[in-house]
Amino acid sequence: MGTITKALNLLNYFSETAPELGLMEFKKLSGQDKATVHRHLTELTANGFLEQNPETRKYRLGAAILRLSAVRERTFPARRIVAHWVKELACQVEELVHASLIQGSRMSSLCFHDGRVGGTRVYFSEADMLPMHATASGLSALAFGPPDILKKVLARKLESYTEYTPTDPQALLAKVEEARRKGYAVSNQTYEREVCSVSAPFFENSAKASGAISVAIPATRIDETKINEVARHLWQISDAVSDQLGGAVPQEFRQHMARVS
Amino acid sequence: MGTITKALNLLNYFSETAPELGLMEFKKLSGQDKATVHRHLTELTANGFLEQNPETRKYRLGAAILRLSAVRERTFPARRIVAHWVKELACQVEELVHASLIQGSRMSSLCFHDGRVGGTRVYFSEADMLPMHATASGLSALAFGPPDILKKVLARKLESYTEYTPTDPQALLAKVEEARRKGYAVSNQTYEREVCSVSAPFFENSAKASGAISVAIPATRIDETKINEVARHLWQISDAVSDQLGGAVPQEFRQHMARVS
DNA sequence: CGGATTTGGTTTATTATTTGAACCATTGGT
DNA sequence: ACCAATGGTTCAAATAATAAACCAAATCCG
Repeated sequence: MGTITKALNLLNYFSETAPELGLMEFKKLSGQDKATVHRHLTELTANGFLEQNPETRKYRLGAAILRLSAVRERTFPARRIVAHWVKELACQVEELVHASLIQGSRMSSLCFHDGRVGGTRVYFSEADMLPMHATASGLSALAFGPPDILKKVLARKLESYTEYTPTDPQALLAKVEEARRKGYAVSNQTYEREVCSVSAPFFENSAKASGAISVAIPATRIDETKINEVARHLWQISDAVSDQLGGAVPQEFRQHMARVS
Repeated sequence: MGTITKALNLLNYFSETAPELGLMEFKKLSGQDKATVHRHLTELTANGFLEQNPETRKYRLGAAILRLSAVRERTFPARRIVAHWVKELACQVEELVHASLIQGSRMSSLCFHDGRVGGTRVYFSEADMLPMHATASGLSALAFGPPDILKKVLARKLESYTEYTPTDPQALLAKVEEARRKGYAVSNQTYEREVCSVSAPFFENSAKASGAISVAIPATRIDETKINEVARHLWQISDAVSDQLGGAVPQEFRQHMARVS
């Protein structure tokens, strides 16, 4: 692993629940030497990617990121495009819909919209990363994304979030296979209790998925009919999103869609 | 300069007018070896900070930045806070107002708002970086920010944007001194022709400015009275912003404000 | 209190990674 | 068919990253 990767990985430890981290926390999280981490932190700080709270001496994400994010959105408005379809779908199915991108061996949220007006709602944080093996988005990514990701995920220990989380590699593989066969992935309370998700991948430029769109539904509201309905919607959206991002749903995937319509 | 800095600097070459860059462009811009640049680019790509257009092989900013930006805004909403005041000021003075942060030896835009309803408007791009010596924001930063920045800026050649740009170190120093004395900075068509800006710094935690707020006005609409009026508004906003960002306007700066009110 | 622990930070020789000149492959132009 | 330009790769040489030991300050705790 190169120096740049090590340094950039430090940034990934930030999340909505961990907005400020100290030197020792980084050391523990990354497993690297204190001096190394410190050098990386100071260099990231010098470039505006981090800021240091002068009182606590903890580090938080810096302002340089804001500008880069603005440039990216202005010149390649993937988020805006996806957000439009996510919102449309959310209003159609009246549930929480979110889009995520494959990033390393986790899913990074791109946007979300809650189409639910009343009753039970699913919580969702745009700022946290999702594990592959425990979420529908992740299963879509594993099933239709670059194959080396599946290897990477299987190589590590599968963390358990609920009693339904597939922690056995065989069980995970079975789920991935099922997603490939059906053309959509389902996760039933594998990440958060009472939450069931249905997901389909989208394609940016290669024949391998670059992200996924998911519908998260309280487990009480879900059944086979609903899943099928949602899956059909997801395919439509997946097609539209892939197209607008300059990609296309690959032929092999299109067969799934054909079977239903 | 460390490897991390070199790599992160590559990201700074992106702007609204240069959203995709090729290997050779990076090489020219950074002055580094092609192999080095290439290694950095691939490592940044592997971490999601860049994406490569598979057709043109050019690089663009990646999606990892979006998540980080979301985390930062959710947990430390500086932009949102500043944006509120920028908007308020823009509506009060009915001109274009923008806030920028010191980043290295340039100013990085944080947000802007155009309070102008009709007539001539000033163009502003949130995604580009501003030079220190040719903008009012920059002068504020040089006058009230960390002193080493002034040294850095003076060490390099001062690029000329219009015939009014101070390209002579002495001329620049005089302008900085003037800003220190008055408590606000004025740039009269030094960056863009026909555009005159007035600016005041804000303070995040140290006694040194971390950014500045500027009002950009078409040169035809400006005179001494207007400048004074705008400056008074700027001081108020600067005070509010500094406070809400957890900082405070230092005592020495407060004297400027006292002289008028 | 006072000693022990934790944290942030620095220094150093050792080590390993980064570097850059030269090289190859592909594309586009003439 | 040639040349120029671009993206990308290789490998010895040089530089920069590393990790153990060390320091200072803050905090914990009996």
